[in-house]
Amino acid sequence: MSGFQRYKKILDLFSEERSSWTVLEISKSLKTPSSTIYRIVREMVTAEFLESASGSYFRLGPAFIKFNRIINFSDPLVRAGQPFLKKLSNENPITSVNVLARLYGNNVMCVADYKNPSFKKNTSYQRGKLMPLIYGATSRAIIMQITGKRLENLINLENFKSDEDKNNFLKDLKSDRKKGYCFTEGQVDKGLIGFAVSISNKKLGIEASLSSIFNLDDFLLEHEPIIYANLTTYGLLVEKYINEIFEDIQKYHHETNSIR
Amino acid sequence: MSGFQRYKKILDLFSEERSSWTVLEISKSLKTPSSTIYRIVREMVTAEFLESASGSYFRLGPAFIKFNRIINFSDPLVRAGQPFLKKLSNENPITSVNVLARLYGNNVMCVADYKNPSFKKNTSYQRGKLMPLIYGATSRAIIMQITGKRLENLINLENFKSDEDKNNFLKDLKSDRKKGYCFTEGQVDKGLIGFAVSISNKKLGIEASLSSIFNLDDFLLEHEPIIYANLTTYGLLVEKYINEIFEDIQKYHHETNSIR
DNA sequence: GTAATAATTATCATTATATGAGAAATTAAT
DNA sequence: ATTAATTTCTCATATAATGATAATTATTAC
Repeated sequence: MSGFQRYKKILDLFSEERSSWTVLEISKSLKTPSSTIYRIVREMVTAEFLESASGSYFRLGPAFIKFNRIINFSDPLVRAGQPFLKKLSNENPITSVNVLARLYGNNVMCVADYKNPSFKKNTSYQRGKLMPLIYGATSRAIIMQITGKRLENLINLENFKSDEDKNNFLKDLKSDRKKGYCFTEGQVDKGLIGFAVSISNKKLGIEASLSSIFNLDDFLLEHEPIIYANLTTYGLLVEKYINEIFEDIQKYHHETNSIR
Repeated sequence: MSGFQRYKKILDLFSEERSSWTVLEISKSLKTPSSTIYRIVREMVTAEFLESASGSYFRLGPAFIKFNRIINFSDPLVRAGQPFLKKLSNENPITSVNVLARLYGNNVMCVADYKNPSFKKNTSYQRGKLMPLIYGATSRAIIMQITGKRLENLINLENFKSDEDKNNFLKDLKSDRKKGYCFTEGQVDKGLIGFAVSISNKKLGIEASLSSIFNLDDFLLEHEPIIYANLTTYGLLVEKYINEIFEDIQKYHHETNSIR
């Protein structure tokens, strides 16, 4: 056991079912002397990745809350896009859920959502939730902007039923990329359909999407052009605002660099 | 730079203002050769504590989302207490916010809340939020169950205006501990008052509180006995359910241990 | 309050790992 | 296809982790 693994192995013991461990329990579980575990645990407590609770138990520390907050709030995408979600919702011809999502690890993470109050069904898209990479328009509009080696690596981690499935997926991806938007039906939640456009900013490392989700029952073909027009308009608007935020950040970097 | 610090120093570069870094930037910032940083970053990417974004940038990884979820949902306190918050709210004589909170690091974290729809003011208590340790009934009912060295360590991290303040706080803590409940006025949010009882389970490392928060303007002295009766009743009920959950967990451990 | 027990920290010789300079390979950009 | 940027690899050396045991400190029981 070496390097970061040494710490990771301990953290990986903690789960929803078992959220506190004593040093002795860890020691037994990892088959490592307790003096070693004591030393490592102490380090991690100092760093706030673990914390001691009563009864000589330890649990996950506040660092995770802190970094999770940074992930959730640092996103320029949230700052830029959040204000538009409600507007988009109001301009859609039928009741909708509107979602900003981004690539995270091997998944897609919803970073902001606005659900029209009259939308009754539950959807899988809630802030902070991780979604599958290859299902749903929200995800497709994100992954269709990834190319080359990175796309290959991401796709290889997914379990396609067959090679044919995989090739079809890649083909669809290509054509949607050309169109500039995408549509899926019931891939994530039954009875729901999704429309999405890509949102990106290379310098900020943003690979994201803006999407509107509707009840299939409410949907009529005549709605389609309005839906796409709305998504496209607001998508561009969000990208514009992201760019402004980027320039703010640049300025900030300049200032802090010159202070050094 | 050694041990966990090596990794922590890199993570600490990431903030809301600056959420992505290249290896070269990290290397410069930490005055460490880039070959070393590349090696460390790669390790952390493998562990999902960092992830690569486009343009050779890296950002905080999905591990933080995962562990944050574990922290938020693993808590037997949430499972046991959540269902009672609404009931408690309905039985209170005046409109209220009802909160389950627990000790986390040097702070108190709200882990569940139910706000009566007719409660208009905003309160500081929302799920996931960290609160000050020495202000408000919610926090007091938690810290008043801590004793000995641990209490000392926690208190020493707080900034009291004077030694007198500190001693008064400790005295109040002692008397509230005897009473079994506590009351504060306007310590966290102006115009609000809080009542709280302790909730604990040693084996699960739970040091928590159940509290009801009211508008000072709504409050009459005659409400007090009902409020305390409600809190006490539901507090005991929550502890009972926590215990049942604990026994479930025990059973689960037995099963998984015998499988090994 | 004190004795007994449990938890945690310290010590240190040994073993294992991290470091960093530079070369080599891979990937992205023009 | 060529160039530039990013990332990985190699290896001798420096540094840090390990774990058995002893010492200390906290907690519990009486």
